[in-house]
Amino acid sequence: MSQHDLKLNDLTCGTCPIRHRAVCARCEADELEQLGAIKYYRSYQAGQPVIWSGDQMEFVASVVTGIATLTQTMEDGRRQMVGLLLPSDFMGRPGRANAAYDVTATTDLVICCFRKKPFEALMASTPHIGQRLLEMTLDELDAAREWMLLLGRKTAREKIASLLAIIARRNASLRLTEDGAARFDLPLTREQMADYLGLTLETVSRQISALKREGVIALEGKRHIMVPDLDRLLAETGDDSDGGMPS
Amino acid sequence: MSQHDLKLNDLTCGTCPIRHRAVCARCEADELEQLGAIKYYRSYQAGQPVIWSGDQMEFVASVVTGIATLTQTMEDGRRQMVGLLLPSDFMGRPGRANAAYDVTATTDLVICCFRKKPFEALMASTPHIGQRLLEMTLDELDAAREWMLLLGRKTAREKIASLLAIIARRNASLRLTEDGAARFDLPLTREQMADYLGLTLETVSRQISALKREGVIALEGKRHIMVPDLDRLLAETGDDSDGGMPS
DNA sequence: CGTTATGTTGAGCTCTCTCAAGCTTGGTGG
DNA sequence: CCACCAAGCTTGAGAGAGCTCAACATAACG
Repeated sequence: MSQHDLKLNDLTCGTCPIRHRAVCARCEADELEQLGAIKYYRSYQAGQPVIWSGDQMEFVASVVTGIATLTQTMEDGRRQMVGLLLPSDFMGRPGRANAAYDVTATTDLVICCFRKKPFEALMASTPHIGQRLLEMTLDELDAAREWMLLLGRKTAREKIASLLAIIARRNASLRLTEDGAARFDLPLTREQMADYLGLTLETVSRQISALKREGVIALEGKRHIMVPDLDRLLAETGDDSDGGMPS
Repeated sequence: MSQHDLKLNDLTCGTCPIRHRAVCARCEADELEQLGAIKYYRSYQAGQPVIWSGDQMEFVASVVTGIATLTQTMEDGRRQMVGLLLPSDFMGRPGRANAAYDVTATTDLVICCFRKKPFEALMASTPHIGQRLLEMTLDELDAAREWMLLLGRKTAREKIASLLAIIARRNASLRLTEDGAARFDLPLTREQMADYLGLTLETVSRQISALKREGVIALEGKRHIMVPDLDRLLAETGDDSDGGMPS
């Protein structure tokens, strides 16, 4: 624990791994200093809750390392993941007192918190923060809409392939070997994948087995995926083959 | 047509029905004047396309009157609605050259367009616009996430009930009669409802018939809905009975 | 009137869910 | 060191919700 705290205390904006992608990306040195005055780090172990829906939130935060999930739960227990927070993603909403979703650390997690009131004040006085937050929120909205297409119209197999493709695409530990193969770790359990995709965990398991049986992917252990041919995986997602033309 | 243009030309910010809810809500008189210099109105008839995904967009816009839909289409024709634009909602994204979704007018539609380049410049110089846009985008993100729960986890019956409840809640022409009954027009065809809910149009039709048969709703024509007991409808949505506590 | 767009209803099928059993892996305590 | 246990995962069998295909109904419109 003391060792852990030590690591937290080593963090500074100067060495921060998300310095240029997070909500503070556009900030100048003086603005960063103002942010620094209201920030503090927190860490959570894999599996721990960060906040429950309805709880009062006294902070907003950026994910520094690790992965967290946003989930909604219905009265009878049905659950749907509505967000996946990766390093540099923002959690919480300025101007809102209570959390709207359950937030859970799915891996060990470090977040950079800003006390909400002073953060809101800073947003009003330094446009760079609000500008960046708008940009990030628009990106999230686009991601949510792509996800809606997945939830509403894709088959179980397409859903699995899409999720694997998303993780492969934005996983930092992804390594492309010489021949176009990719390897990565799944950061989610089968149940979490099911909550993400609007499926049951059994269907997730069966579809993964099917993709494995057909050679689209290979498993090394339960959580490590090897994709021999990324194009073949992408062909299973149901998405356009040409990923949209550059603007 | 000339009569139509006449009506468009009558529009001014001073009499604009969405003046206090749209992206210009927070603007002062001088800011409004700057916006006014780069704005122009357009109108579309029900059913007409406003823009196709991938098209270059030379403007962003606010919906003034009428309803438009945002939809995504897969190669094989499967479609999913990802947004429903009501008066005051914003379309387009500053900083993006091409449209990401198909936009279609589902009723007669009037939008207030801002030329994109000057709008982006204005956003940089007048914080009020960006602030309001951030607020609206965060609201849309919340709506998208609630919609994800619907798409991923609700039954066909719950989906229909939820859609009716949403329309009932925010339809301006909603009238509550003395005894708690509500009446409103459906702005969508059965097929559009299906695209919204991730269902087929046949399933939509069947579920509406079922709700009618059981007295949860009554139809007056195909498009006019009467809800004798709103609470009964809400109970069918699967959502929390208490609509969340005020913060 | 025919024509077209929209909506309803039926019959059968399929994909995904539910329920259930069993497997693997890692950790814990005797 | 082994036995046990729990969490995560896989697989099977049967059921059911929603889809597909098809026929028909209704209404608006030329």
